[in-house]
Amino acid sequence: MRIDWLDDIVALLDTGSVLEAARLRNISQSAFSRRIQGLEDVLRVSLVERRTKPSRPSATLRAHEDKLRRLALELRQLLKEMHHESRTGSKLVVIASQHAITTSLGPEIINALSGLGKTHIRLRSANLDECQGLLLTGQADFSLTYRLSGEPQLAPGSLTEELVVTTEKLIPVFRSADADALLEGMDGGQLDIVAYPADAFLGLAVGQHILPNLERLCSLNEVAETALSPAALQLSRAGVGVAWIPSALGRADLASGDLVDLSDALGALDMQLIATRRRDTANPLDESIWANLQSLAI
Amino acid sequence: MRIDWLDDIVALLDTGSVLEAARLRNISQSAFSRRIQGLEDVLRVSLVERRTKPSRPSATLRAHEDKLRRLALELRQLLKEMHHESRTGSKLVVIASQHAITTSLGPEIINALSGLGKTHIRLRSANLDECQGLLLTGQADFSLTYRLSGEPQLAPGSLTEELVVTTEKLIPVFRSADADALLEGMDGGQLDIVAYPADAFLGLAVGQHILPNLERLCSLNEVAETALSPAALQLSRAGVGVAWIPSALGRADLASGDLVDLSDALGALDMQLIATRRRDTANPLDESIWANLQSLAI
DNA sequence: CGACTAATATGCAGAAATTGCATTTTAGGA
DNA sequence: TCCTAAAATGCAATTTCTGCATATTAGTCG
Repeated sequence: MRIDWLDDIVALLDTGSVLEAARLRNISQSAFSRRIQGLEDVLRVSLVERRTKPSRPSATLRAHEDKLRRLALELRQLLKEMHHESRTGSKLVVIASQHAITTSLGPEIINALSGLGKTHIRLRSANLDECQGLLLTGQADFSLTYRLSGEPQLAPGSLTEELVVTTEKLIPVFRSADADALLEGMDGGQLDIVAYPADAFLGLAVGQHILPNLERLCSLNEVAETALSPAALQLSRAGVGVAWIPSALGRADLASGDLVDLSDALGALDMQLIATRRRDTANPLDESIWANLQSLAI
Repeated sequence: MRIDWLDDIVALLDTGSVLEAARLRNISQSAFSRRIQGLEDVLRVSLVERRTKPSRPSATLRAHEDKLRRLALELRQLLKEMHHESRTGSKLVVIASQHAITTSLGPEIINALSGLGKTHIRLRSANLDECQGLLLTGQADFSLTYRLSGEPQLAPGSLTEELVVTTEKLIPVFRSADADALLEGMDGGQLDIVAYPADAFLGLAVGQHILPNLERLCSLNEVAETALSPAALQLSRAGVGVAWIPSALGRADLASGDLVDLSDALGALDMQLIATRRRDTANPLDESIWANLQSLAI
């Protein structure tokens, strides 16, 4: 059963020559040559340009190189997943999770979902657009993303379906010991802050809705910048500056008294934790996970 | 060369029985039975549940049904495209275009891009999230979408790359003959408007940034609602109410004098026409089209 | 231009696979 | 328990695939 013909084509693309590709595929040059001819015959597509001597992939092949590679990859992944599932009987559920969530509410959600039949949950951390990509390309079954409450939003559209799992706050925190000094010093002059890059989700949120208000009161000093909210947390614990972090992420340090919540003085934001899935998935396990997420919802 | 094993699996899923699937695939029951066994052997995945008598697709297969179907479909489409391209020598370029754009600037852009080597441009009209989906799944090579100028935006991220092709206005228009009466009547009391659904892109734009201001001046009367901007155009031409439409869409009627632009009285919005492509496409034709879009940019 | 080299194609025979037919085995129902 | 319909299997014919040896062909270097 010749099932991996896509790999033959990918080998051709990788090496750019029939001989090299044959070596890569562990087959004799003659056999590989005929495989390609056979493929060209069946697909009725010219695959190699034979007018030159290390013969090159045809223009058609090059033009569709990325799609072919992507399909080959997806196929390999899918088969691997099915194989594993068929062998162990436990289904892999992939949840694409926005970086900030992975470290804040991610663990809780995994806990809440585990123990749902024979499943193995894998959290895949990515940024917002990658989460969307993973979901739409079927590489993830669900995605978890933050959204600012009250932010107008397009309807999820025909492809996907959404669910507000919970609401959370993005709160300013600082090491308890120096918090008073910080707030006092702020009146007249400066406030040290830990910033997020403007193109990351948290950076956009803070930069748009928090900092403009503060800038009217004092001058802001970006002592540090990081895209990682756990890093921001550590920096604020170390007294470097105020960091805005998801409340779930700071819970432990707030409870222990290492950090204080400065929402009243500096302003917080309401966020929603949104779960998304594709509309066209109609299998029982996904349904039960979705139902479970729904029941988590407040 | 057995290239269509995915179709065997899909047939199995479609019919739910080996015998039926064999009929569908035009092959004897015994041969098909062995094909499936061979597949199970090679993939090391159980495909059919044999404990029952019309034997059913296995749980594993059902769990991945949607992915398998999607891959089979994409593969078929890709091969069809490659075949066509290999035969005619002309490459198909698919541009996913937000509905509102398809009818406004779409034609111009197609014109501008045609005649770029041996290409055939296909505009695929969809709503915003579908455009994203088409782009990310490789079903479209580019997407064209509107964005409000000044609207803060996340960076396009690692998967995609953006380009502002041009800027446009979303302008309120009404049939010229009755425009004065409309504006006069508005002062004290009501304004008839053609609305877009709140979950469509134009509906969100108008509803968020235009209508709130107007509502302070007079009461708004949603005489009609449509998601299609050309329909809104026709309704406003017919004197039903004011419609906000992309300026390119109204150009002809504004030039002929059938419609007037009421931006001064009612407010307009600046929009950007954004072209997006995947980052990982590295073929010459796509590059030349991208360069062409860039040169269109203002 | 001609010899030389490296890449690809092809003739051939053996090996492996696929297929349909006939038959057997098996699950579900009366 | 018998019967029926679905799936599996033995078998022989056929097709496809493979490696080896060899022929072609494009590119290169004198």
